[in-house]
Amino acid sequence: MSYLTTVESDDGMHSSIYNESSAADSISNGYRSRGRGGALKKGPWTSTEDGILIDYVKKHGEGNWNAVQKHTSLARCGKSCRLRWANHLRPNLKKGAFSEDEEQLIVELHAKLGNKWAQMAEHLPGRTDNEIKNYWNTRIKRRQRAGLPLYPPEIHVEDLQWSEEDTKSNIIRVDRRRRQDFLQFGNSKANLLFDNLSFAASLLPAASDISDLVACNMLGTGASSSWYESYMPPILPSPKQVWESGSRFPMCSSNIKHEVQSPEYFQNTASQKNPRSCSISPCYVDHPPYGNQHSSDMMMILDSHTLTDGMLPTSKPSFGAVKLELPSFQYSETSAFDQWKTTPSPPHSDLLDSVDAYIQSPPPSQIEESDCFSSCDTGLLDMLLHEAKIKTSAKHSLLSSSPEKSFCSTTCTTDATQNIPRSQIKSGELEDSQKNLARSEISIPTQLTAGNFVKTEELDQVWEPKRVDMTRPDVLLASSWLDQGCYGIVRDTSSMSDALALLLGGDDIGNSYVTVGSSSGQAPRGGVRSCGWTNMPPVWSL
DNA sequence: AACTACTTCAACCGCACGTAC
DNA sequence: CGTACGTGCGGTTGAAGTAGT
Repeated sequence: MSYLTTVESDDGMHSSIYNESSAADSISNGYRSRGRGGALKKGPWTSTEDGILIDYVKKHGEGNWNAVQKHTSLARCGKSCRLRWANHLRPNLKKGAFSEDEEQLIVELHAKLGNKWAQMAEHLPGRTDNEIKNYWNTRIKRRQRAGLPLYPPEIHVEDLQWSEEDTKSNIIRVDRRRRQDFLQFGNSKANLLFDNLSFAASLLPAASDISDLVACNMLGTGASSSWYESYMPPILPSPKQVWESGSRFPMCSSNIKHEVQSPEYFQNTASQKNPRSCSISPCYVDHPPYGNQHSSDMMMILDSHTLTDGMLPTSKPSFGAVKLELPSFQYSETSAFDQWKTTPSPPHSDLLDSVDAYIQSPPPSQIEESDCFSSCDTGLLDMLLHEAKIKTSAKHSLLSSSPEKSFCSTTCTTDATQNIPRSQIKSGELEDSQKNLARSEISIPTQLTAGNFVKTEELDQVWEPKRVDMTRPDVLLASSWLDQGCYGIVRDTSSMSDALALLLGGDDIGNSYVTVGSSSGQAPRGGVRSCGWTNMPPVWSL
């Protein structure tokens, strides 16, 4: 058992020392005993320690930080030495407040890179990632308090374009970067939809549960990224396949090599961290104020509504907390939305134009109140559906130009839509939205069309057979997925196969990717045949 | 002057990758 | 091939500093 001893240093500062007897436990604290019997000191560095470290680096150079403890009297772990050197002792460090230029650059870099502090630091000579990170975090809080947009109006989307160099340098490192992946993909123009919706959500005073809107929205966002694409029901290729394919993900402007989150991981996360959550369309959405939570948590938020069928969940994260986590360009702030609405939109892209056009368009009129649905601000569902439409259109156009199949966001997007608390949906909106979608020849899952809420919860609670036509292939598909769900158990593979066969329309499937609802009701193509149940990767085939 | 609330930032922590053995 | 180690990164924490009352 480790314990700390507080000592007063030669600087009069108080530091903590890990008692030697805690060496075994020190590993769990990120410290390893180096066998010299020395206790590892923690806390602020003293000038004496600084001197020792500087001296060591002069003699031996940077690196091999764990050797510092061996070769000097410094009782600091290698990590601590490296950090101290990098952040405070190395030459050419620029101290003091950030200049205006630096601040501007940080804002732009963050808009571009997200929370990639180290990468940002490369663009700011003399500044450390820690410094930038601290600056940014305080800036967020400050601007939040002031009700200001995170990104000034002058930061336009065109500023966020990836240069070729950026693109090359931003090959996503995988798995451990999944959180950052999300941030990275936040640069995708399509993901700007997220912002709009978040902004919209922040504007809706009667939206009783704004976090759900964001949650739904985040689902949609996730769906538009390869992040979402990285995890889909079993008809998808194995993570390895995707990774090794090195495929370009059409919704990303950069050439991103993205490893898929392992299903095992998702399964474990979903079942362990949040046993009650499971989803047909899992997406990873993190919100650090609650720790390293993943999709399951977001699903929990969504599920809470479905489960309670209009009743407010007992607990949910605040919207503010969620938006704090949001990366580049993904903060919901009223004033920002106002600006977005009022600022003439530069010709970023068709997608953005359509988004802007939508946002600037008047809300749907003649919304009738239903007994079943309580009041809600107008246009919300339409916005979500419109998002689905836009995404689907964008995806479709991209798919049509890409020889590679991609997992489409539609399922996830509509999932998000489906998960709007019923209390916040007006029947008129739903109908109008469906009509709009129908007019647009957008393929929407029949779950939505039928007003069904096909998603998972605790398996014994969430399913609502009274509203689900179990004979429909999509429902069968969903139910099969539910059956295996996060628990990795296929109860009835035949029903799944049948559902797939129906949904796929008997298309020959040579590609291992699936296009879900890609366009115009075309049957999705996927790896059903090429990737059968028996040769699935572990969880996917369970 | 004393207290409280808030802000800042150095350092810690956990995780993941690459590499050596 | 598996394990241990070294390293880097991003998120979080908590002590010190500052502002407000």
